[in-house]
Amino acid sequence: MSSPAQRRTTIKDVAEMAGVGVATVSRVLSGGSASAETRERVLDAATKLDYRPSALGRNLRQQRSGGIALLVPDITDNFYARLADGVLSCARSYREPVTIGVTGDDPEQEADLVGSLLEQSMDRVIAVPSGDGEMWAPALRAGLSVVFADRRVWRDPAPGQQRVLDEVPAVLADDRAGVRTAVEYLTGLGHRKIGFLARHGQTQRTRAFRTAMGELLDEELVVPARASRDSAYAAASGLFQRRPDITAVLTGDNMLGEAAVLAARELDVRIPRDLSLVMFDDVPWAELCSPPLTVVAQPAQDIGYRAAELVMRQGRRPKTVMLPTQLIIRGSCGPRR
Amino acid sequence: MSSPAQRRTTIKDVAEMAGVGVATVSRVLSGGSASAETRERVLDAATKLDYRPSALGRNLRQQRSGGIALLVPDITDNFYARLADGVLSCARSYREPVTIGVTGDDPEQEADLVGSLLEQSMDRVIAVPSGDGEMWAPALRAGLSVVFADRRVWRDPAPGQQRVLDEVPAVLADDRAGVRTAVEYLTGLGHRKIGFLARHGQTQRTRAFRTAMGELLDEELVVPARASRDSAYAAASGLFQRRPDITAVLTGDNMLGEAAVLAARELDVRIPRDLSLVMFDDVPWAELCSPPLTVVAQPAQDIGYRAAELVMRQGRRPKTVMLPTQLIIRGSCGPRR
DNA sequence: AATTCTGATGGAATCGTTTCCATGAGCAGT
DNA sequence: ACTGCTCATGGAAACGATTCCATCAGAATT
Repeated sequence: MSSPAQRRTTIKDVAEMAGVGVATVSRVLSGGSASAETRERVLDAATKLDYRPSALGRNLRQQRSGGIALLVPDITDNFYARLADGVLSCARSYREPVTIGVTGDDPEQEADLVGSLLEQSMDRVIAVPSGDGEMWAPALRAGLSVVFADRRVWRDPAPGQQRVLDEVPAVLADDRAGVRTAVEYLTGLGHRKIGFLARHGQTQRTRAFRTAMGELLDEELVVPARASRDSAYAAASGLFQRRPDITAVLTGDNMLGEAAVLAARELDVRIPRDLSLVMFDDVPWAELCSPPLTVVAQPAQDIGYRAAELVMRQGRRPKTVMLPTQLIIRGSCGPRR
Repeated sequence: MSSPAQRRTTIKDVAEMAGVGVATVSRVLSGGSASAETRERVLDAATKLDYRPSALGRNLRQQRSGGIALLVPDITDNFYARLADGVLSCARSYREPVTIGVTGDDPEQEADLVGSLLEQSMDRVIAVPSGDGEMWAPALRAGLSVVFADRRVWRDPAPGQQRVLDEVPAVLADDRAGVRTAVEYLTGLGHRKIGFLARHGQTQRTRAFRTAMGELLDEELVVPARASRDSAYAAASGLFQRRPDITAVLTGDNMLGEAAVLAARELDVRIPRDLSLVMFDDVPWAELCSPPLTVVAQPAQDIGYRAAELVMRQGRRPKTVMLPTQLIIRGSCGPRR
């Protein structure tokens, strides 16, 4: 039924054909020293046999499987998909495979995934963290090198752990500046009652919003949502009904933006006439909406790419990389009526 | 600098602690036969030492690394992201890691990726194939079990290879029915001059369109595009300018749908007044468009899930699985003016 | 000429698991 | 009591690479 399952050609075959020892073959192939003549004979035999070193053997010996693991909350979210694409594209240039896991923004699932990563002896992880310090500290101690992307862990009860987590490099979009720019743009248009829809875990953005609003802040206009479409819609719809006096809203991500557009349409709130909308993250459909959505664009692909670069350069661990956001003005904001 | 790098606990440690041989530990842990008393002692030691078998050792021994590889053209495309999500969710229940590669719809990159898969001794692949039979036959001969998703390979010059490729299971959306339903819907509204925007590689859908149109078919209204945003836009814009007499258009995927919406807006073609639009694939933003887009929905997540199920059940290889599509009528189609 | 040094080379150990095989104990059937 | 049978069990081989270490030849130094 199945194929005759031809035996793989191993390093031994190459050694035999070239008339040298396996050690020499290994050295030649991994750039060690060898005489020109030997090198040629080995290379010749290798190509002739179409030899490809088995990653399995290498991995076992080196006690670590190559490759990069990537943990994202939701791969169907365009932002994380672009982030993943960035990781993939950098990893490709290193010829490293990428294993992807989705956490659903759930610390428990995340812990579970990290566990199976360790089982696989993966030692390079890029994560959009959902869990807190308590969850990541053991992983670090287990020897894997982690880079955070898009978020970093914030809550951290035990004092000893803070240090180890500060050592974790992170690649972030400049949330603070992004939020500030958006808020300033809206206040510049005359808006005073500005809502903020944020997902749990978007601590940085929420904090930045509070700061940027200053004395205009109305705590009742800051509504949290869980990481699901339903929860996002409920948050948006609830806010619009509870406080029909708001004239502008900023959403912490594109799912909440989608929810806001839908809820506004449902409640017959016109954008931008009745409500100005700024959404975090410039997804392709932002331009297709009518009106096209004004957004705070994040370099999602770059975030992924840079994170992958960082996780590959194990040696020197640079500080956090902060990438700029950009306010892209389209048609979803108008002056306060 | 880095952690003290504590040695991993191995099966040997467990054997020692339980006072048995390593073979016995292995048997107990993988469900072999053992006396009740021994089993308990081993299990006890294993939990006490927090032992997790190293996937590396196992993989080398079994000559295959576990896990599933997934090859998609573009992970930022919502359709493939949902497909990937389905694979991920099935794989999780088997506790199998998933390695993702993007092919960019380029046979060369695809071949490259398959090569590195073999290097990793991956033997389970789910692929949205870009290359033809010549490219996949060697991979099959090398012993990996492949499941195609969304597409299957069609062109196949050598007669001997046809058979082996027919043996590859595939999980597909019912393109033919989907296209037929859409075309019937449009003709039912009175449309006669219907355009079709398709990407290269969407052979099945193109063929189905030709069949469904019957004698209404105008070959000039069938325009191919390459797999890029620019090419998609050029195709849509070109069609609309060249043939202002068309009253309806069907797009072969969501990127072309996006391009059609944009091009129509740019050329001041109103939807649905001047042009009715049906798009393949129900992406979330289809509902956000105005008017909301009428679409042929595909069960992307299911396709991925089923493909993963198939690739896990190595034994019996079922025939092709065909999943239904569904026409979701929203607001982008109107009667012919 | 004797010595030291350098660089190439191959044998063998090693990584952690699974699995083959031999051993021995216990038990039932004759 | 002897044979045959079924189990549980542990030792050891195997997987395929890397790398330590010893060896050896030839060149350079004394």
